[in-house]
Amino acid sequence: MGGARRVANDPLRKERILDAALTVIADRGVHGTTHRRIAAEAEVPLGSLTYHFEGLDAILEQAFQRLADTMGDRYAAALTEAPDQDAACAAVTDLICGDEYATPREMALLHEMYSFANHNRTVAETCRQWLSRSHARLGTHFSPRASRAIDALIEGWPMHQAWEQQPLDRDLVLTTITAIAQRFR
Amino acid sequence: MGGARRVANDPLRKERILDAALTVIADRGVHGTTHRRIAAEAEVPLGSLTYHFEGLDAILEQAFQRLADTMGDRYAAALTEAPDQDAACAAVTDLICGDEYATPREMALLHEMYSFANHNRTVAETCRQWLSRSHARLGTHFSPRASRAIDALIEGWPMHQAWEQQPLDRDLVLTTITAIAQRFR
Amino acid sequence: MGGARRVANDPLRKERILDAALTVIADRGVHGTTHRRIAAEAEVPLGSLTYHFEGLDAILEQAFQRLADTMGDRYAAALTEAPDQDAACAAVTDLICGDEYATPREMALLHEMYSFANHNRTVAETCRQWLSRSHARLGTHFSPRASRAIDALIEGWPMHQAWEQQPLDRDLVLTTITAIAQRFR
Amino acid sequence: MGGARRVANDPLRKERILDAALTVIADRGVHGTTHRRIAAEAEVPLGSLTYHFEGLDAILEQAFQRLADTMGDRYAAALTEAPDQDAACAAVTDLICGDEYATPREMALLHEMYSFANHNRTVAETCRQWLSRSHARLGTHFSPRASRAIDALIEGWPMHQAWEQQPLDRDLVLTTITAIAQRFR
DNA sequence: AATGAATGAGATTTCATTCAT
DNA sequence: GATGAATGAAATCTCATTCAT
Repeated sequence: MGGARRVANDPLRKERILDAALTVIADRGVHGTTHRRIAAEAEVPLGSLTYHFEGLDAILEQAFQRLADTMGDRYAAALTEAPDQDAACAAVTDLICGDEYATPREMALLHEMYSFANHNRTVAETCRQWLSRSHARLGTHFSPRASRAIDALIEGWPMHQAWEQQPLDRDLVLTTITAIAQRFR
Repeated sequence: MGGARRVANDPLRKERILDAALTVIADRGVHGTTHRRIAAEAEVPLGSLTYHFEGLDAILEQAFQRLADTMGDRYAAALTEAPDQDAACAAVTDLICGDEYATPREMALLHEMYSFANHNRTVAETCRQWLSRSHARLGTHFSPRASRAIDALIEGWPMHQAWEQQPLDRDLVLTTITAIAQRFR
Repeated sequence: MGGARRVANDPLRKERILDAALTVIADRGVHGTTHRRIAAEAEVPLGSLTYHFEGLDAILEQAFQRLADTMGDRYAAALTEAPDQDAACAAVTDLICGDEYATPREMALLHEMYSFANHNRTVAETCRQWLSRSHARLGTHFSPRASRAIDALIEGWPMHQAWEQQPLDRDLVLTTITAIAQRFR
Repeated sequence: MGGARRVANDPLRKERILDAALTVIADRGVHGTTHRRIAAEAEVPLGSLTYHFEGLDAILEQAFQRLADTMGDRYAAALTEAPDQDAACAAVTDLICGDEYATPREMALLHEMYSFANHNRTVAETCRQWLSRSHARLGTHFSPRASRAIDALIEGWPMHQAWEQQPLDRDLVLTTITAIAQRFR
């Protein structure tokens, strides 16, 4: 597979493995994720996985951490740029509706992360950190109570949408967010 | 006399296996669910699983269907009894906050079902049916747009809450639901 | 290996595996004993080992138990038949010198058992039982103190001999045993 | 001037590795002895082992050689000092009973050496040399036949004792040795 | 001279599934 | 109809050894 790339120092090797792991998880689910499939996807030899990581759990833990970091950064960037609350409402709406936040791949990965977190303390902590980071970011634009309600919508709407046949109605989302922001001003 | 020695034929055996499967899934996740563990949990012989079910996937599919049916019934019952919209708002609030809808065990099972559904058509269909059933039930009390927003909250709030340390603020939930119901009257 | 012997009930399978394990241990040492080699020697499929035994340690434990039982029986039989102390001295001499007690294969296995026992409680207990059984058997012919000294000789002489180039001097052994028996009459 | 940067060249590194190897063998057995565990015990980098030694077998061979040398020196010293046969009998008794000859750690190592020697020519030769060296040393105090019987006791008594719960009876040992010495004067 | 990242071979183990009874 | 002994495929993981640096 990929032929004899005996490189003494491949500093990106770990990252490459984690990205490959996320791809396999998205494609086959945690229950279908194996050392072999990750190694094939990353084009590294099988032994490389156990050299760099304690075990499969360690790979999953770090892969989900990487996912949370990446998505958290994007999320933070979107909200940080908003100058006022109206802009923040629009930004949240984009997060919920837009493909850049909630690609099908990432929605699938989130589902996998949430379900795996119920059986792994480290990933549970990753979830908790990610959610609290999101929450803190909302707090710069919305009241605490509004933030909590909006949190739930950011969580639930894309998830719910993943099973719908038709696209999400952007206007409906924006109106809902705005109504909540004003109700708990 | 023609054979058919139907010895204490344990007509509930299939149900017992499916319930055991849900317990194992809740405890270990789909990725940790095996024939052997289900058989041990159900206290039936190993061969019984492959006798009654095509394979492990079939068990998972029927177990999740059973979960969706059970939760859907409870959900429907809660909303059907509401005489007017105010009562419906209160009922939805109970669904979101109450332990009877969102026990930790069932939240974990929902996460497992959603993530598994991304890799199994039958379970994906089970999810879709369950969500559309919920949606239809909301439609008897709320406008179509309000229903869609409330759907998202029912989905997202308990999920979000599962990672919080503190209990959910019932008043906040009720106020949010009511605000949405009125905004999209 | 040995072609498709799908037998539903092979009651001697466990014994066959244990005998094969002893052969592999004698040939390659505990450190060279693997599932695969045992399976090949026993002509059973690899999965059969883990079906019948918890793990490699369990196989080793039961194999050494089997060794101790077998050798103990032979040992007991040799001493039981002796009518008086002179005959008992001769019997002990035979045990030490004779090939039937101390074949090279069994000496090697004893060494393996003793060294493995230092790292495994179950096998340590097997050693202890075997030695106390031997000791009890000597007690029917010799005084307690004589028994203890003879024990040491039974243990040490064949071991020492295993590294010698020349055969053991039967007369020397008999004279030594007799001298001890009389000294501690 | 001219290279040869012999930076703090750790001339004791090989010895440190061999001592670490013996510790690992005593703790885990030959079957549990690996490069990594030896390196960790010796607190040297992994590559150091394969730099200084041909392979794992070479490490084991030299470690056992070191054990035989160390124990042989102690053994020789004990017997050399004895002025007459009575003193020699006492010295042999000390060897058998005393902790300085037969610490549990060293008994375990001897068992490991004997069992490994059955599968490694170099270690077999080490065993043979050690035994003949011991034998020669006894020959300065005892007749050839007495030496051979005493050899067996030196071998067997501590081994047997390793599995007993109660301490060894020094008087019994001394009386036995003396009786043999006189019988084969 | 010395290191440790890297890897291939193989070890243990798990497990869905088959099938004789 | 029902069982569980049995097995092959594949999973995770260990490790001696190599080799670029």
